[in-house]
Amino acid sequence: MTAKSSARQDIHNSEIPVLCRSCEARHRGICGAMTPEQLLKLSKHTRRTLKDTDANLIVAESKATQVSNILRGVVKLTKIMPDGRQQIVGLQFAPDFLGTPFGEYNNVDAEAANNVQLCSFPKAILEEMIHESPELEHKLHQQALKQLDEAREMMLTLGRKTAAEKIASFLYMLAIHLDPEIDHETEQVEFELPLKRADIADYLGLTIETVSRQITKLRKDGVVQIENNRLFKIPDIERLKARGES
Amino acid sequence: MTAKSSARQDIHNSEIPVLCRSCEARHRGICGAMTPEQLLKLSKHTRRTLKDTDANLIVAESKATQVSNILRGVVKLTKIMPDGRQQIVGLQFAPDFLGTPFGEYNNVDAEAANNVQLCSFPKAILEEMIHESPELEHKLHQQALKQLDEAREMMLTLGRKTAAEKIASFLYMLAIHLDPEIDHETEQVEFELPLKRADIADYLGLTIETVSRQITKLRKDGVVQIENNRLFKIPDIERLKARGES
DNA sequence: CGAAGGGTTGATCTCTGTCAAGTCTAGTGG
DNA sequence: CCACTAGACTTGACAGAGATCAACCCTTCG
Repeated sequence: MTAKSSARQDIHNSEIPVLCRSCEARHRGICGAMTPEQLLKLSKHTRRTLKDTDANLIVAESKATQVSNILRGVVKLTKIMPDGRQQIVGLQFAPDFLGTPFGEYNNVDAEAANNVQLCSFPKAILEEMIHESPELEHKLHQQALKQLDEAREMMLTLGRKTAAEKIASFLYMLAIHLDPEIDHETEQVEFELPLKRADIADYLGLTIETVSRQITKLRKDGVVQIENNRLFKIPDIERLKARGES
Repeated sequence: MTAKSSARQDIHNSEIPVLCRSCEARHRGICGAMTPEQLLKLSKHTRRTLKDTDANLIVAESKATQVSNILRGVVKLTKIMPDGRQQIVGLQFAPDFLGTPFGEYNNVDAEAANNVQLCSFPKAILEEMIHESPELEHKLHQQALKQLDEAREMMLTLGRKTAAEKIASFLYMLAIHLDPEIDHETEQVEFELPLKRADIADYLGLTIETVSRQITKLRKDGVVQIENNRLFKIPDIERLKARGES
């Protein structure tokens, strides 16, 4: 189906560009705040791209010209010190918005934690559309507030939790985000770890050795089961949650 | 001058409510995004209050009904774990906005770090006004983004810096925020510490003993001079900055 | 097969937390 | 006016959580 054919019909859903139809960003992301006309306009400037693990998506201090929706995968936002010490300051999951909506320069680096699919478009288009519909700014504002919340929760974790608690609450957070069918609390939760040990260390303010040791401890205590180093099964999610205190 | 008399005139500045005239929140805070009519409307619902050190301003999990501008002083935003471990997740300086603009419940505690003056009003009024003028939401959005930035900078500090670096970058941040005349880099910077040692510890993820020792070290190294435990003089701000790495 | 990347495990060290005692100041009451 | 107390802060001795250093395993890939 082409843009032309969808433009011809005026029935509710069909004005929406083909590519956007089944896109998560339209349901839970910022595109939900756009009119069909805006989506159509936007879709003329979007480009879908695939990025491999550790690919650079945004470079801090660079001029911010492109913004994106994350369609698949996990993106790490990082800060780095002159001597190389690194801290992951945010993890973003599909269908989050990725970019610096206002402000000229990016203030964090962003790279793909695993394989990532993006839907990118020029920042100028976004700003134009915000001007037209305040609802879009509201959506971005909401996401900023959510991220602020997460950042503050993370500050508690970084400042006050033990290594064991950090790992447990991190895995709990991942389980909530990544297991698609986690409504029925009773059932076993399972997910594939999108980060390598070094990333987890950079996220939790630890070393890879400490991360490894604490995960081993959780495994030996039966709180998690691990296959292939990356597939995590959690028989009792509440037990994992309890290990993270808070 | 009464509201009546100010309503009569239509010359530029005089429509602005008396109380707001010299208020910082109008210049650097969110009130700058309001029309004189909005200010007038808002001023009918505002209440100025003074709060002593450690007074509770916002209780987490409580329903958010009031929001405020901070007119004077410093506010700590804190998170606390069931066992009492505490982390300050944000410091807010006049004329910052304080409150949960959307979302029904507060998700942090807020208390006065020193003596604080607030200008408070019902959240409902704010929401009404946001509805009328998108510019106001933009202002709130901007502040959220700024706080997100600060939170992420703080995550790097908490996760990766040593105690010595934490203290130095904290003092540097305070100097930037609190010394009114810090344009001429060459001159001596000086400020009164708004936090007690216990607060600094809760902010930096340390203990009061470590905080004390590191401050003593900075004093012995001549990086800072201290009078009365609270008045800090910094002969060479760049030297302090360098101690915080980053 | 060899090399490289990711992960684990052990031995040791060190930074920061813990425990404890002591100083200094401001405020209170006799 | 001075002793007494409480809170904020400092300092010292010691201990422990997590970092560092080093060796090793496992899988993948050319």
